Amino acid sequence: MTKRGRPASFDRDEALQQAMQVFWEYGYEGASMTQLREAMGGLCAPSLYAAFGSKEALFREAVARYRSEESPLWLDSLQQPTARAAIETMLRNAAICYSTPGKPRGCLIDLGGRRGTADSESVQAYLRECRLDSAERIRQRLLRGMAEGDLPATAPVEALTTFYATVLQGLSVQACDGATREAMLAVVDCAMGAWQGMVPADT
Amino acid sequence: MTKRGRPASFDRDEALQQAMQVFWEYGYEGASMTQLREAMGGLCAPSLYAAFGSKEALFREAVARYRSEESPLWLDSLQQPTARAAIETMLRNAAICYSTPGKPRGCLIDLGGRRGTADSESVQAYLRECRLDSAERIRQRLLRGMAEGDLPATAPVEALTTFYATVLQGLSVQACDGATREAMLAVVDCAMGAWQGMVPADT
DNA sequence: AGGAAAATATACCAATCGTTATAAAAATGG
DNA sequence: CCATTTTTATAACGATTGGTATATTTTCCT
Repeated sequence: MTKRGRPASFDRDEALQQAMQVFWEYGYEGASMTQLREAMGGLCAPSLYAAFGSKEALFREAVARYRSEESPLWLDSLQQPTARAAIETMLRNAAICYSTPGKPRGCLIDLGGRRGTADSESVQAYLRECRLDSAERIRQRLLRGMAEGDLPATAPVEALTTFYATVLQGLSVQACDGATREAMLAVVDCAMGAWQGMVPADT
Repeated sequence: MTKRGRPASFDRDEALQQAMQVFWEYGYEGASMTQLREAMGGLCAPSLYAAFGSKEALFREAVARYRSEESPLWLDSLQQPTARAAIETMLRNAAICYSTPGKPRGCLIDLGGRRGTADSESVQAYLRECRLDSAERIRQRLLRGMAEGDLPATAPVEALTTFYATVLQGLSVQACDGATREAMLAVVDCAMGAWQGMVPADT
């Protein structure tokens, strides 16, 4: 009952990893199937389509992998004991991840595609959903802080959510434009300075 | 000594205006020449190339027009009497402009292209320069405030510059993702809350 | 009217896009 | 050893990309 037929010449998981890297660096429309195939171990087109279905399906899998492997590097920081520490650690780790040598600068989801041809609308919508999901995780963390008492009940949760999501996305642009890690960490300090302004009762 | 030859069937300035609109909505790579030509009054391909040279040249002109007609709507806010008022007014007007009905949401320069094919590298570099120029204008305004005394000499100018540039770019993403004007204005309030944290001596 | 000039229209270019049809190659089962 | 199964290789698909060559208008100047 072993597997029949000619054995595959590539490892699906590793190929997906490489595809993620290419999408991360060039975006959805910017990455061509030829370029992807070369990075995925030089597999031929039919093999790629048999394994992943289409460019969009491949991209969605690549994004899923990104979310499960890369984005936790900063999003998991939300599990810090207090809401304030959670947000600050998240931003700090994002600044660090966005400027890691050997990896594309910035976030795949933030930079992978925003404007594009009309036929890539579904991809843009998918990426937007991912971004909204990150914001939602921020929001949930703030609410948790409120429930646990480390965030005053009067804190403007919605505004803080959108604000820190804005900073997070802005950091991707900054990283993409070449901002140094130190400059981005300074941005995080500024952003956390806003905490006192918006949450005055928080000592 | 009047002009010889067949008169042009389109107004160059108006055609450029329409091209800017298309680039603004779809980005550099997302906008096709066919789509551009249709929006520019249906002029034929040779006329377009005779008038603008190439897609990249057209894009650069469109961005130039954007910078001279649209971006002043918020960047001119930097002429407010104090540095703080300047930054706040800029962000506020950006939030408003980015959510103006009938216009594409967000900033052409921020969203027009960031990742892409290798052959559009020069365009990406151009847009990055534009973004860095906006940051530089913020920086200059902070320095002016310092010279005029409304910003303490101890204020971290570089950090503030990058921070507010980050927020400005993040707002473009938020606008593109459908954030309401009110939500973005709340983000501006948060961002200005950081001012006290970073510039404590500023009353 | 006739010629020069400038913009138009039509058709086409090679290249690349994502995708697939066809067929050869490499494995196992009988 | 043949048949079945699965993957590979090669080639091509139609569509679209940015960009042009050719030729036809439409105008002004003489």
